Amino acid sequence: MSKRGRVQLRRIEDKTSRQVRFSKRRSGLFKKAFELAILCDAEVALLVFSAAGKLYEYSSSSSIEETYSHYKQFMSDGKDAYKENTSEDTDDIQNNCEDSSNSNILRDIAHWCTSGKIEQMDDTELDKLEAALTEALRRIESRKKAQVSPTERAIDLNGDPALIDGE
Amino acid sequence: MSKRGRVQLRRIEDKTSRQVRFSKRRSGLFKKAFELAILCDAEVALLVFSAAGKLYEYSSSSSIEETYSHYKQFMSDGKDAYKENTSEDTDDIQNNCEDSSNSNILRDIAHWCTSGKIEQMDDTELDKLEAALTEALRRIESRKKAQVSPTERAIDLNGDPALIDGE
DNA sequence: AACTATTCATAAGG
DNA sequence: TCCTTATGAATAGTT
Repeated sequence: MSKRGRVQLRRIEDKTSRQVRFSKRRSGLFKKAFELAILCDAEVALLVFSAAGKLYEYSSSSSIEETYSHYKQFMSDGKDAYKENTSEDTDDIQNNCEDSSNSNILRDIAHWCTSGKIEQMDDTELDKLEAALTEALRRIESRKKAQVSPTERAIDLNGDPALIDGE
Repeated sequence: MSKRGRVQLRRIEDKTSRQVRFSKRRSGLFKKAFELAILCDAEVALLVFSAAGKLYEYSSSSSIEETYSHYKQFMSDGKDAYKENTSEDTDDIQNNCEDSSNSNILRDIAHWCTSGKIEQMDDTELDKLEAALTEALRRIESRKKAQVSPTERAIDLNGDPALIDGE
């Protein structure tokens, strides 16, 4: 009876263990994907290749191809692919990034940040990114603060990181 | 204090409940997908559209497109899903694009955030950007937290651990 | 493959 | 939306 449950997030070196865990976790993953599609009325497509190259797939719609087409179209429409942030999910469908050149970088940032790439970065890059994002948020907060009330506006255009309160 | 946990597998009718469960389960699903990719050295691609049409994605390789290509090729080779492919290591293309694309987006974010563009955005875009950046930071924090195992920390630190969590 | 001890995910509720 | 907690699920290690 030793340590059960807890696991290091690192490639399992022992081939047999890896295969066994792959089977178990793959089952769990596909089950969860199925449940999400049913319970929440979502469109889900899942592709998994084992380390040995075996393919497993699930699609809640008629096919993987269909969901992939949906994805491609979504991307080419220039819609954002980041998480819900405002009250209704529905709100965000409408606002496309229309105007300035800001829209492209905005979309790229949003898309990149939610595509699993953060999880693939090394520690050095991660630190740099964190610093960049923190700086950007500080600027945003400064700007917002500056326009909140006319009487308080001159306070701080330069510093005060402030907080990121949600609502 | 009613029954917790237990759930029936059918579409949740209440819209608010459905959204809340979607958020939670989506987080869990993406986390599991990520863990499977890391632990078992699998190639995973996951696409999810919410009922409202919002897109969420994860791919363990450099892109969804790459895994989809892999899938198409697999299919056109006449292999059925679930069929074994004896070669042990299927990953190949995946590592070259990654570093460069990470560097590029990092550079773009850093440059853009400090070039006065934030001051030119309208309020709507500003809100969206803030949400995206906050989400990205949250992911970074999740990843950092996940790297340190509270009870046993000797083994890993190999670059990739984390979760896909979001909210 | 089946069995538990553990950890994890998450439904409700605040 | 964010937190907390009770409970069901998932699963790592063993047999």
